[in-house]
Amino acid sequence: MLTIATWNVNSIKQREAACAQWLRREAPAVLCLQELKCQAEGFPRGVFEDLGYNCAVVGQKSFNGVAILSKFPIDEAITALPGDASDEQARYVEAVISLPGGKAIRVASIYAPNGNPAPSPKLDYKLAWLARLKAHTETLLTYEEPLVLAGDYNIIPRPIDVYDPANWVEDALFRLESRQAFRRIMNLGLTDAVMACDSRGGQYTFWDYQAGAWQKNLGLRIDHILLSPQALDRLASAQIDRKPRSWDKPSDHTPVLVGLNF
DNA sequence: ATGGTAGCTGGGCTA
Repeated sequence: MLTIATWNVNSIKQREAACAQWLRREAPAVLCLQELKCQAEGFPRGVFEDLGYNCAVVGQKSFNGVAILSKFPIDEAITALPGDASDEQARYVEAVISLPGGKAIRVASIYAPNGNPAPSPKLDYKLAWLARLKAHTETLLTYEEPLVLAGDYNIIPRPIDVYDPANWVEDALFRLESRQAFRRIMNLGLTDAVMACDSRGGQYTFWDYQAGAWQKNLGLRIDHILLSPQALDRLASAQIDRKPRSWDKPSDHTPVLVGLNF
């Protein structure tokens, strides 16, 4: 079984110990990280290398930042989402990971823009970014290979993926334009792994730090693992691991995992 | 209507 996971850690420097603890416990083959909030030079690479992981890191001072950690060799890293050479935000890293037996899987760690306040230029940027992700995904799907697009999409796909949908209709995470942009990507032929294994609502990946959202279970499902048809063929399990959200000094997001038959 | 929290950074932005 090959486990691939994603976790928005909201500062890797703040979450270094929690991240290492979780890796020791779950031992995924691949972990996609988002919101590193540091430059690549500041990434605590040694901590993860000591645990047996190779690291592909795209950093940025203060904000954003994504990485892929892999127990298997990382090849062909792509460090920016194609389609706008002037975009300097560190929100995308993609790698081909070589598996034993001559197999391979392509993985991307994705941190889509938040888009609030909406409407605003920030929402425009979010929608343009998602359009670029759609265009790039179209290219990737032509390869007809196992592909995993994992990360914080900042999209609530369905009303049952948020505790109170009526209060979120104007929010950039749930606005119609945002959901449409996400659905256009899904409609290329991707499958949401968590939904494929359990389509009930009320399974959240994010709880705001404010107003006791965690204690009251007022959450959102905005972190997703999307699979190409060839990856879906190998899907064995998908879960949201709520435990790290209950730890001291947590990220506001918690990890999502899939098990693939490899 | 406001503020409630966290992180980075040294005031205000981002989420």
